[in-house]
Amino acid sequence: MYRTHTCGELRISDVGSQVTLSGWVQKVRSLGSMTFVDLRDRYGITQLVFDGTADLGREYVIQIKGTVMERESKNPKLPTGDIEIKVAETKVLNKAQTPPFTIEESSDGGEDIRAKYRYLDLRRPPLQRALALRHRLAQEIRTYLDGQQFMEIETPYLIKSTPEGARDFVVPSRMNPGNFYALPQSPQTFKQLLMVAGYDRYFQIVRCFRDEDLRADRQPEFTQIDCEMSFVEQEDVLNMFEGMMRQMFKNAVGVDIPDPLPRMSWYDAMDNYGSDKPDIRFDMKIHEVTDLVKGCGFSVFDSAEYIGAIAVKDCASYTRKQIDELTEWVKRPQVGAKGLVYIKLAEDGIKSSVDKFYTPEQVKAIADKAGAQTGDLVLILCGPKRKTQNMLGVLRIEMGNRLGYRDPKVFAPLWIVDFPLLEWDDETQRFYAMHHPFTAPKPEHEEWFYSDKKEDLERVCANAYDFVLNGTELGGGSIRIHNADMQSRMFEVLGISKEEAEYKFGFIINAFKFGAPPHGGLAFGFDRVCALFGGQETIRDYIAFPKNNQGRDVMIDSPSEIDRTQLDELHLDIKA
RNA sequence: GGUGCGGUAGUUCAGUUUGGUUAGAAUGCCGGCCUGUCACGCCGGAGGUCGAGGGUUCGAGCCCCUUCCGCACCGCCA
Repeated sequence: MYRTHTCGELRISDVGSQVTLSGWVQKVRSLGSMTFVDLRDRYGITQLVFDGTADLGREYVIQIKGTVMERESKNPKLPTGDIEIKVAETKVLNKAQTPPFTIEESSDGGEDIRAKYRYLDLRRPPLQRALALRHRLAQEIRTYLDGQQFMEIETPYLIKSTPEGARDFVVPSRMNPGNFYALPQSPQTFKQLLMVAGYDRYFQIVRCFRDEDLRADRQPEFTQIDCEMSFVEQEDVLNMFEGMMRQMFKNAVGVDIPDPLPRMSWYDAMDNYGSDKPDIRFDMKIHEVTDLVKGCGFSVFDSAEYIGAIAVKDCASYTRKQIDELTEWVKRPQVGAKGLVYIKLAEDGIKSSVDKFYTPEQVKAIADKAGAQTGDLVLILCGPKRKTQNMLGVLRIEMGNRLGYRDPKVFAPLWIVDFPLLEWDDETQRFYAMHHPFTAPKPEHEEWFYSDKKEDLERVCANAYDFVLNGTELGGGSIRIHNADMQSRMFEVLGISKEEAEYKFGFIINAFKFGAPPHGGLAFGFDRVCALFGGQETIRDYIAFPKNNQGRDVMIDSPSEIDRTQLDELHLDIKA
C-alpha cells in the first residue's frame, strides 16, 4: 500500500497514529541534526521530520512511514499545521531533476517556461484549484440539467465546412481525395436536428473549434455548455438557465445572485454603457449631451453626430498631466478617439477645456446631464453615434479599473435581450446575422422581416439573449427558426443564393419540412465561466493544456510538419 | 494584417537614456555550519552564444537594419 492518508488530511486528532504517505518533496529545510520536509500532493502539504539529514531533492517522489506527532511550533497557515510526521522509514519512488522553476503556491517562473513544462505547473496549488473549480462547475451543470430532464447527447466532430462566421479548422479525408471535414465551431445545426428528432431537452459539454486569432479569453479549441429545448419561448429558456447559473454560483462559489436576474435591452446597453456586455458592478453611465452643446460655435461638437459624457466620481482633482495622459490614452488606435473634452467640478469652481465656447451655466448644465456632482470629473467624447458610445464604454471600463470598481469577487450577472436580428455592413453592402442565421425574428416583427426595405429589415428584433457577467459575455442564444420557408427567407436576406443555401444547409432546411417543433436554446463559454467564477480574466489557467498566443502548444510543439508519406496518403501538397 | 511592451545566469529581473576595465542582484543549485524550521539562518562556490543574423565603430548587452520568439490589445471571432 502506497499510502494510508493524503497529504492534506491529518489533524491533531490523528496524533499517535502510524501512517504511510506518498507525494512530492516540495522543499527541504535542514537544521543539521534534524531536517524538515514539505510533502505535497493535490490534497495539501504535510511536514515531515527526519533525524539528521535527508538525501532528498525537490520533486522527488517518496513514500514514508512514520508517526503523527503534535508540532512543537505550529503553523497556523497550513490546515495540517498542528502536526508533523516523525519519519521512521523512507523510500524514494522516483528521483527528479531540479525543476526549471519553483513548484510552490506562487512560482518564480514566467508564463513561457511554465507553459513548456505545463505538467510541472499543474502541480501547483493555484492551477489545481482552478481545475477543481472547473470540475465542480461541470458537475453542477450535469446535476442541474439532469434534474430538469435534459439528455447529454454527443454530436460529431468531423463535420462540414460552412464558411459563414469564423474560419473553420479543416481535416483532409484520406478516403475521399480532395475532400475535407471541418471541425465544428459549435454543434448548432446538430442540436436543432435533435429537436426535430424529438429530444426536447438536450445539452452537451462540448469542445468547439475556431481558427481565429487568440486573446487572453479566446482559445482555438474551447468548451461550450451547449443547450437546446423544444416547445419553449424566450421566457422559458431564460428561467431555465438562470436557475442553472444560480445553482452554480451557490454551490461552487457560495454566492447568491439576484432572483430574478436583471434584464436590459440591447439598445439600452449600447446607449447607457456603450457595450453589448455592460459591467454593471458600477454606475458611471453614458449620457448623451448632443442637444446641450450643439450650435454654440465649437466646431468639433457642431459637426458631430453624437456627443456623450461620463461622470467620474471624485476625480475633479485630476491634474493637467493626468488629463493629458487620459487624452493620449483615448487617442491610441485601440480606442480611436480624436480628442477628449473634460469638465472638472472642483470645490472652488468649475473648469473645463471648452470654457471659451460655453457659458458657466451651459457647462454646469452639461455636467448635470452627465449626472456629475461637485468633486467629479466629466469626460466627453464625440463622433458617430455607435462608435462614440463604444469609445465611451471602453473609457468607462478603463476608469472603472483605475478606480478599483471592478472587484473580481463581486458578481453582477444580467441578461441582454431584444437584439437586432440583422446588422448591415457598409463594406460588403449586405446584411449579416447578428447572432446566427438560424435565429428567428420576433413574431411581432415578422412583417418587416419579409419587407424588401432596408429600414424595415434593420429594425427587426430577435428573441435573442446574452448572459453577461462583469463585462464579459458568458453565453447567448435565441429562439430559432423552425419553418423551412422562414429559413429560406433568412438565407435570402443574407444574400445566400438558393443553390448555396441548398449546398451548405440543405439538410436542415429539409429537416424543417418534416415536423420541426418550435425550439430555442443557448450556449455558454465554459472556459470563461470557470475563469470568471475563479475571479480571473484569462481562461488559460482553467484549461489543463492550453495553447499560446499563436495557437501553439509549446509543450508538445504543435502544430508541426508531417511526413511526405502522410501528405501523399491525404492527397495533399504543400505550396512552396 | 496592425499597435504596444518584452527577450541579459536554471529562474525573475537591473544594466540600454549618454557605447569604454572583469556584465550585476535576488532566488534556485552545489559544499560547509546549525535541534523547531515553515520566504529558516549564517559562510563559501559554481553558473552568461546578453534571442539570432548582419552592419556602424578603435571598441556594441547598449546605436542601426533584418529576423525569430513571448505577452497584451485592435482588426477578426455569424
